[in-house]
Amino acid sequence: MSIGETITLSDNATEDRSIAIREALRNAIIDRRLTPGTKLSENEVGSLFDVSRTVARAALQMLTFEGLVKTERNRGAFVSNPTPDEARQIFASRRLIEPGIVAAAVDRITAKDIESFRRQLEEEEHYMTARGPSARRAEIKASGDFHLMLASVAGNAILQRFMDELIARSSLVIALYGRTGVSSCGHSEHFAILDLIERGDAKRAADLMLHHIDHIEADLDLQPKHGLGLKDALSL
Amino acid sequence: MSIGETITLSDNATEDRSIAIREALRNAIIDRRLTPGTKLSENEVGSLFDVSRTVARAALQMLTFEGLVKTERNRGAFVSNPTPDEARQIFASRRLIEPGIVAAAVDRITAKDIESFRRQLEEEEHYMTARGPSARRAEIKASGDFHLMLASVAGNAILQRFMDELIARSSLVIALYGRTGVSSCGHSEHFAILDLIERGDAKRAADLMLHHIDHIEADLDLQPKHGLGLKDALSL
DNA sequence: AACCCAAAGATTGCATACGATTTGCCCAGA
DNA sequence: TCTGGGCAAATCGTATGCAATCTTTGGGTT
Repeated sequence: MSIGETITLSDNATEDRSIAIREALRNAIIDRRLTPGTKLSENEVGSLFDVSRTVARAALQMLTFEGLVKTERNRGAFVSNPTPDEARQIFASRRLIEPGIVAAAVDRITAKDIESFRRQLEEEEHYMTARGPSARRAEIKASGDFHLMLASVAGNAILQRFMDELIARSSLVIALYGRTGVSSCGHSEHFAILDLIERGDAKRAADLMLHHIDHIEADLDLQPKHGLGLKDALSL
Repeated sequence: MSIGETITLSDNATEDRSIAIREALRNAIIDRRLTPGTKLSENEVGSLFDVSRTVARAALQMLTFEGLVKTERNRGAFVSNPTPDEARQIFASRRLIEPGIVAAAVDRITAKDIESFRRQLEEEEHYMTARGPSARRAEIKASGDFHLMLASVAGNAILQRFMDELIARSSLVIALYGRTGVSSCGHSEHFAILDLIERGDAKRAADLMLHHIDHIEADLDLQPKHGLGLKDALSL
């Protein structure tokens, strides 16, 4: 993806370049290539993608809206460092929304969709066998992708956008607070949820989704990450 | 609010001016002073608020994120003209989220909050007696404010932001598709919901909220709005 | 008369320039 | 040596200018 110094954006130059940059940064953040707290200077981002500060700024503004980036006036933009409380709010939001998405998906999913889901899940299993940080990133990403695909077949663009944001922030949270080898059970739950959806059992599918989210959250170690904010350093 | 030609933003000049402009435009849109389809030219907005295009552009970009404004590349920004389908998605989203907000509010609401809610609701009743377009705007706004206040006591910043967006877009939808004298029953339902919350009856409060949303949506006439393009004016 | 094409006007997309604010550093003084 | 003030570098916030694109209008052709 990187060529020398500048990063070439996939050829959607017809689209707004700021959107392409947002996507690139988004992926980097949820892949944990950009860790929380990293400063995203407008100049740096701009020169990295070979655009002016104007468009870099627009991308950062979008990410700020999504909660992936926090900007401080006259100081700059930083990769978001979600607090345990934010993490809980994220998962609380998902518990509200995702069962409804599952229910909608049951009504609208096609055999073709299910086929595609299965292929995707099986492909992801390959990553699960491997270990290491790169595998872990792929695992986190794959876990999110399932939920995003579900949201896309639910047929509600607004909820889909909310889920985009929630999944991105969840990935950040999992990367920050996740214990090491956890999501394996989550992956099998994806299969189970898909089965229930295929059978049209909306109630059980929604319930299992709730449990699934609970499991994901339960596998987090939501202790305040000390050393990041000075307020914690003082209160300790 | 308007002084001569430029609009003076409340003295939060310390804050980002683009945010203040966003708020002003937002209010104008949900108050229906800016009707769907209205073009929001960067130059026009900028000179109205006495800022450069840069700042105006940032405000429009934020509104685009919220779905209140639609931008077309190289053409400009326009006040959003939600389709019936979008309207249905908005209310479907609200049906998912708001019962959860009510449940959270039951746990966290204080006596002080309830007091403040009651005052607010009673104050709104004054508007309800009046008729006319201005009263209608106040009615729509008041109806949304109740839901927003509820979201704010629920203690989940993410859901609160989602609700901000959903209420704003709902207001737009109600202004577009709402029948004339409808929300009166909705207002009494606000009282009833508040009572149930006060009693700590989360289940019933959430149920009533669901019905309330159903009522709001049922009072819409979700026919494709044909009259906004001039083509329809000619066909009549 | 209807249609097509071209040129002018307007508006956005983007880059750059300049002022404002913050941060970090260096040096003077205790 | 340590503290405090001030200066300089870096970065952001904003304005403005230029190029690209879209819309419109006018003229020419069929």
